[in-house]
Amino acid sequence: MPICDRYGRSVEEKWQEWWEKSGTYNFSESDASKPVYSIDTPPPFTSGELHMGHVLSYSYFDFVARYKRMRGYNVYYPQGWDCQGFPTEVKVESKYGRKPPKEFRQLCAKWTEEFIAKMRAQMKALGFSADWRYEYRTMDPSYHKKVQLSILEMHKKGLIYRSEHPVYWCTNCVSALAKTDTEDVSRETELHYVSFSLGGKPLLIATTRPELMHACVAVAYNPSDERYAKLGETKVETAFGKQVPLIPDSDVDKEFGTGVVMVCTFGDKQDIIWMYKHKLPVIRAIDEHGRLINTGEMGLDGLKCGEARAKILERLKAEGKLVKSAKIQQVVKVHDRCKKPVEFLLSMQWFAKITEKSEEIIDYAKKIKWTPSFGIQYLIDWARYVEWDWVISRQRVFGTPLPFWIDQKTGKAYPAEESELPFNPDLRPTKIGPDGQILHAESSTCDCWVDSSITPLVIGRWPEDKAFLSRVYPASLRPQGVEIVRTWAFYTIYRCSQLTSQAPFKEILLNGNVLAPDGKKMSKSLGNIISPDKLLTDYSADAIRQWAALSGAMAKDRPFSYQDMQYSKSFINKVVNAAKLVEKACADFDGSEAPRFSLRMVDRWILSRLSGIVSKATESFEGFQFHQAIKIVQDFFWHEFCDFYLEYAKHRIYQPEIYGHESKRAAQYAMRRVLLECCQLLAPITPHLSEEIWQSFRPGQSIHLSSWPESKSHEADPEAEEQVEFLNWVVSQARQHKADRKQPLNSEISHASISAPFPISDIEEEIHATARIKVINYALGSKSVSFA
RNA sequence: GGGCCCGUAGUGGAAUGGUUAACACGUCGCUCUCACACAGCGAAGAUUCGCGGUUCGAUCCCGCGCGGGCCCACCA
Repeated sequence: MPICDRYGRSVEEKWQEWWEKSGTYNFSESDASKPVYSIDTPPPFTSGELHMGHVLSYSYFDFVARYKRMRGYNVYYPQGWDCQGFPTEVKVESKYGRKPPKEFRQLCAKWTEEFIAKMRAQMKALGFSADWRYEYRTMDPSYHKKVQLSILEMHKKGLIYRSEHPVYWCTNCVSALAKTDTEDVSRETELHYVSFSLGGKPLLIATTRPELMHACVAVAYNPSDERYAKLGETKVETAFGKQVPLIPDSDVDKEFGTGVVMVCTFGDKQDIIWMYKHKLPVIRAIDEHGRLINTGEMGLDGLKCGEARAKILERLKAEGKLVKSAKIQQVVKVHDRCKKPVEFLLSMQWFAKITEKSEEIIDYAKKIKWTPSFGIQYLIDWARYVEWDWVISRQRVFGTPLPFWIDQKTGKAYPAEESELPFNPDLRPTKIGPDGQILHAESSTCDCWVDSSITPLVIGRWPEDKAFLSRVYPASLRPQGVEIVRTWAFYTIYRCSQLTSQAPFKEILLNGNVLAPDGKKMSKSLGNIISPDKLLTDYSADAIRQWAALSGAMAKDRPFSYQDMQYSKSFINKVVNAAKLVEKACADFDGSEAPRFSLRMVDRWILSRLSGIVSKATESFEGFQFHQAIKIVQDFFWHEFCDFYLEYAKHRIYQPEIYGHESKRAAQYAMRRVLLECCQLLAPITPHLSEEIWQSFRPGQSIHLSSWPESKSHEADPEAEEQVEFLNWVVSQARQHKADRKQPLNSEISHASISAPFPISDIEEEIHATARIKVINYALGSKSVSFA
């Protein structure tokens, strides 16, 4: 099969079909002879399209998978899909409107399947070598079952509990949120100075949320604040005449406002901290829709916060208790999906204990090898900062049902039986409890991180297939984005270690984000999004993959670079053309012969260089330094093999009758070997290109199942490197000489005086034939050359 | 406020305690030489952010400063 004339998508598609048909990337469950390398790949959220971040990240671990396969590992590389999530609900609702839960879930699932199909096609088009027989989807009943089982296990261990607790709450979406569902927005607001009363004298407090005053349960000051430290009073009367304790607390900022703060339940996080610290009573200030409740005599129940605030300010003003109002900049948390401010609400939710496990989680994280090593710091910082347990329940529809039965009369929860899994309230909304009472299926669903934090176990067929599990778990590698260390990595380490007493993976490889070419984040609003599909058409998958490899240091954001793409495309073109030369040159050569010919100095040189390149590239792959690996091979291939070696070989190939048939064989042997071994070194990164060339020499055998090249130390040849470096220099000088005189490169130089610190008899032929120098005057001495 | 990362030719970016600091894109010449003009050959372009320190020697190690970026926390 001759090498393609022009490399492009049709070549790539040809090989993608061939690989699929041949089962090239199949994991073997029965083969015990090879060590297993298992990859806990990230299941992308099923948004319908891969973005460049996916492309970068998925390329990275595809490089690893392919490299390990060639290193003789039995690579287990499943690919899953993270299906359930708020964005899907939003999209489906906007398309179909509100529907009953059961029907809505079905619509979400159908929608998601379409998206998966699109994304899977993109992954295949990019040449990712997943074994699709092991595909999983978090929305499948079988996946639900494992999630629910893991929840029940953790419940048995006392790690999961149901409790009334303040949670981040979106009054717009009417659901509990995790902290990671929120983001910060800076805005301008008014700070109001309100007069409270302390033993008959006014005490000024400052607040941005006077509408919560009815939930004020204390007033706090900093004990080191001289203005208030010696007050001696313990009770304060609020502007509405309620007696509350006056408490000292060092968290109070002396500089802000008046240095005195009213503590409410629950204006913000600090209020909750104080509430717990000082064991303050709880007054529910607002309901789940963001309307005031429990305002008592104030009569403001049912009003939205904004309306209530206006009314209260009016009232305070009338009573002369509003001293002043000032504009300030404020950072508020908003729900990342709907951008509405987040409230704290006391709510019955399910929790997983993490605060008391944080050090244990860190210990497990330390058993994992992090690349880059500083990545673990993100997890440690996060784990040590965790203040509350993880709210694992969401008031959502398209999600994994929490496997519990609730007695609505007593509020008691009963875990589902294992035989009831997958637990599905659609199929069985109620049952009779142990005491004959009616139990209702819990209607909350799991936070999607609950689903994704057991991927290493799910792909390991936990818990039923212990033999399989022990082969692939802990996973050899967890690749993921650096921005989800505190979620995906953190929760996975936590959950899996609690369930198995083992860290879930041996190594973790972190990647950064792809920025737009201008260095900004890619976003729809900026219109700077780059679509992988477009790049695929314009440049090819292997060019995109080279861009990913070139994108450099790990866990660092990188602007997208069209220059790298262009260079990658040119490199592919170069390789194809060089391969065509070698293919033609080796038409009469059986490559399997041993190198029994007498190699010329230039052959020894290129093989010596090759052995160095193989060892450097191998080292780079071992350390996940793909930019280094690709660069080393590219530079060698282009600037040593193509620019010099192939030029040195041409006269021997084309004119064996002059230069000798043995010499031709030696050149054929060397060029073929360098070409094929370079293709192998490139195979993890440019799998299609490498396969195209490899199979033109070895039809029917995939390069991806070939053994990684060995660095042959006996071929290291300092003498050849020294002499040929000199030769290269002489040739460059000759080229420069011709360029200066505007002569074509194939013009002849009649005479050259050359001196070298060694005899040049072994490279003289190349000086004649490649530099086209007719007569050489040689003298032993320091390096020099002149032409006449 | 805390943690982390970074500052190298016009641009993007490697590498290194020690001779002229890669490579690519871009620029400027020359060449369509039988693999390749998606090319070849050549040229120009860098006080490796600043200041100190360690060292025989620093772009690299340390400190400070200046300037970017990411994550986290955050004041009622």
